[in-house]
Amino acid sequence: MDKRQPSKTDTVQSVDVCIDVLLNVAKNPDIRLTEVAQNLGETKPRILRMLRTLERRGLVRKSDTGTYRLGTTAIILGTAASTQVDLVRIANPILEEVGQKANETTQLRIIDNGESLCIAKFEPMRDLRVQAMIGRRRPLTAGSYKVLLAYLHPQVQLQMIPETLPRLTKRTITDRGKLVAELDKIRRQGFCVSYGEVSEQLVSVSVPVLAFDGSVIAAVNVGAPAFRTQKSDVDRFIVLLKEASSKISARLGW
Amino acid sequence: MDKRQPSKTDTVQSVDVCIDVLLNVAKNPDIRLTEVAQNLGETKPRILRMLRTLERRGLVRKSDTGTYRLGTTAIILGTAASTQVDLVRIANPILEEVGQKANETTQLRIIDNGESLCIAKFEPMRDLRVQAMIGRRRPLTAGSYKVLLAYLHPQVQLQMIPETLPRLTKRTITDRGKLVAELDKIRRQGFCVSYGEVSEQLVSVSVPVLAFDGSVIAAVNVGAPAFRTQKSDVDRFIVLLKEASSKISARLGW
DNA sequence: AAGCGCGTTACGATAGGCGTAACTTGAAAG
DNA sequence: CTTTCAAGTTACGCCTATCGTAACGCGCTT
Repeated sequence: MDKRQPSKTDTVQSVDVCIDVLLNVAKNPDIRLTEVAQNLGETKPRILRMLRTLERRGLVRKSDTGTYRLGTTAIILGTAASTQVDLVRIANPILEEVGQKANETTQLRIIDNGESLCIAKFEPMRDLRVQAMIGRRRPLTAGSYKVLLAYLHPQVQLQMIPETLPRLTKRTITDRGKLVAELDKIRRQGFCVSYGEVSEQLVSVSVPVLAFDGSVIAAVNVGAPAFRTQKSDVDRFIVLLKEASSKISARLGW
Repeated sequence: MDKRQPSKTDTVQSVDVCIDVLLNVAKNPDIRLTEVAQNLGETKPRILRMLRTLERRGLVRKSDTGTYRLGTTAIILGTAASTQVDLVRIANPILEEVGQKANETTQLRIIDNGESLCIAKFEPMRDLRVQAMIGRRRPLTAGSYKVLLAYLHPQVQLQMIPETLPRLTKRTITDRGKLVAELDKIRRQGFCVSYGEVSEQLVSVSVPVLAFDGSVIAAVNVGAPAFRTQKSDVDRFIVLLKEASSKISARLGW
């Protein structure tokens, strides 16, 4: 068997697998039993039992064609969670405020599992806008999400930076040395602006959200199409985001 | 032990318990290990193992004081779920539209486990408004949510109506005969208006959302303070809700 | 100091639940 | 129309994951 970790018995494996199943269904709507089993490297009977259990509780729903989606109980959990996770609850109205003023898409991102993870967002009402999605992951090394990296202890920082940096566009930084230098600059100026590092033609501005001890717990971000974003806009975004960031820190009680 | 059902082994018990744990944390933010164990009638070690597993995966988060809340993974699941559950995805913008026009709170409710369950909502921007909450349950027999009952087969209907009807306010119907008569009326007129049956001083209007076969899969609802709601407003709400209902049915492909 | 209740650890016993193998069904291929 | 294949499902005996008991450490309260 593949025991990934020393695998102490202080954790329940079948629950672990069931979480894998849930996340798999979340990621692949209308997935079938066999696919889930394959994706997870588990047997079909096992996954069948899991899915049945989840279905009885409304966490997933089986369509009459035999495909699975998340169910209403998952909605309930998620709604409850957004009011229980302080960071998200507090950031949401602030993200909206910044988004309204900038008239562009805003996001709140944290470090999760060596990647940056979107946990809250706002999109303005306008035909062309950057698309954001809660749960979407991006590398920490590309785009303005680098701010999340910039304030870590140098050692941890290096640990978080993979050997080879993923190249998303031709502007993505792929040299470790250059990246570290860039992180230095970010730390000094307190924000990061990136032009087309993640997607061509997009400008992204991020500012760190600080905890009481100066550690970075999240980043607030504005993303906009490059063609309509002047230098002056970027400067405005930075100001807006800095305000937002300190407001969030304050409301968190720091 | 209490094996509620014949309890075949085609379902995984530990997963079932872990769902109980999740829902318990959802309902009681900042709950402690011992409380969860008590609520569920399980032993502490068992629940500890579950919570640890859930925590490692970000479904719950343990504060430094030892209390548990839902975590970021739950948010991700929930967001994904709202886009995967057709009914909710389609209803959301429509609920908002109705809510804007009525300038009052709107809800989408389904039957779940013998109760009515709110699975989507919209609240207008105004100081005084009815508070709605995704996940909140109400009896099927009180308020305008009765529409959910009105179109069921008489047999099933009677089965859903408990012996003694819970009294929420002095206007709540508590006589089974009267209730059945009321349901008849609702079926004939196609909507339900209730005055202060659930909460004093609140008016609630509901219209059923029909499936292709005429069965009711949900109800759309407007809730408003009685003092600012004239007869003419109620009539407007009914029209708005009927439009909304058929729009939802149509978008669901019926 | 003593007592209480919480979270946690250790460990041996047990039944929960796992995988193999076989069956059903329905669709695709020949 | 038969054959083949794969997906979903069921059955069941074995094994180990996981359960509960009991005990421990720790911080508060009395």
